[in-house]
Amino acid sequence: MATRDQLLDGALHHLNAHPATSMSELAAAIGVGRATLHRHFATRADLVRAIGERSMERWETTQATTGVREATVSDDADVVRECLRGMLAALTRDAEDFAFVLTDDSMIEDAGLLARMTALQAVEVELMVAGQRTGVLRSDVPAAWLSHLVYGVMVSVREALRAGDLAPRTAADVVVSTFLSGASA
Amino acid sequence: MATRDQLLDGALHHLNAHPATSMSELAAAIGVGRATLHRHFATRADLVRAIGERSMERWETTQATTGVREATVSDDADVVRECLRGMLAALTRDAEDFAFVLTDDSMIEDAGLLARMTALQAVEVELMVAGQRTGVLRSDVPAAWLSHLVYGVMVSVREALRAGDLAPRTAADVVVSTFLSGASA
DNA sequence: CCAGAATGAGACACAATTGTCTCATTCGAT
DNA sequence: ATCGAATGAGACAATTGTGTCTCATTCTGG
Repeated sequence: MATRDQLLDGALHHLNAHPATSMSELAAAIGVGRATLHRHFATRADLVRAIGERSMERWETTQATTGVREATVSDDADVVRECLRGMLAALTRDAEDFAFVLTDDSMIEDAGLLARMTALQAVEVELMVAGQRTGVLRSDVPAAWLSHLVYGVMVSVREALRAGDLAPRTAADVVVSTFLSGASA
Repeated sequence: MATRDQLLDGALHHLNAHPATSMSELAAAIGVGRATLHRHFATRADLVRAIGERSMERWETTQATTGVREATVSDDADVVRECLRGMLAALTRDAEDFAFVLTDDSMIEDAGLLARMTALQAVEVELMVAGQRTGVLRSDVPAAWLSHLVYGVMVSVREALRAGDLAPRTAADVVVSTFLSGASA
């Protein structure tokens, strides 16, 4: 018997690779019958919205538990740096969620989800601004670009984990280091 | 009268934001009638394949003109560094193409396109290996991770350009610098 | 073991999309 | 201006996917 969370996990995983897949294929990939999937989620849109809401909640939790709002108004470089590290590590663990809400275009069709996402993104940009202000992050590129870069790096994580090119146990460290220091030696 | 390339450009742009869109909406977004779109491309799959083939060709051209194959067997750090810079700059200009072929899951359903993409990716990983061997790139992360990172950064470019957070004229410089040096000050 | 809940398979109605085609209009070249 | 090519709008058939429901089977907890 599949729990709701197991259904959402399976759907998230499959939709990240096959965004336009049918409910039949999705159910098969999760390992349940299509009727079962429909019993938990009345429509395809309901399922996608449920995934989005759960992922958005994880993103909100990440921002709350890593002290992002506090860091945005801090002038202490160490506070900002630790917050960045913590946030990137947490997002790495939730890479599938983060990448999903930022790549699935039905997110922007739900006013509630769109508002939440817009707010989360705005806070993230503010954190980049704080990083630039405190000298933690480079100031020669737009702060908004750095926020997009977080997204791009999380998409890279999702793909690398899927391909087995990153070990889940060390992923966070690799990602934080790569984001901050780049690819050069 | 729309040329074939104009149709492909318009479709690529719209599909990058709305991967599951209908042919009706796609035609409207491009600014042509659906019948016209069908006259140029018999089926939706044909259209997507045509986009994929054109984008794959651009990727192949990028690898050829930036000396990627030569750099993979070079022991000269300067050769490798210049090749990396050139390739990243070229991919930045083609960010929409690059991001498309690596996010649209129908690409892996065409044996020819899949083979081309696999080969291109393998060469890219070899370039990362050459970067590590010559001391241009860091060796404490998997070479394959660095290749995924290129992809992720290109997805960031696509989004930042779409959002107006990066100027097309300076994008290449920002991207090369961000990839190599990271986000820290 | 038993009973109720949950499930998967299958069937069916409905909706959306795709593919096909016609025709009046527009476009582009001469 | 003329003519052939190209186009968009609209209609229709076919296909695919979605939503709904039934029923036999399986699962779970007491």
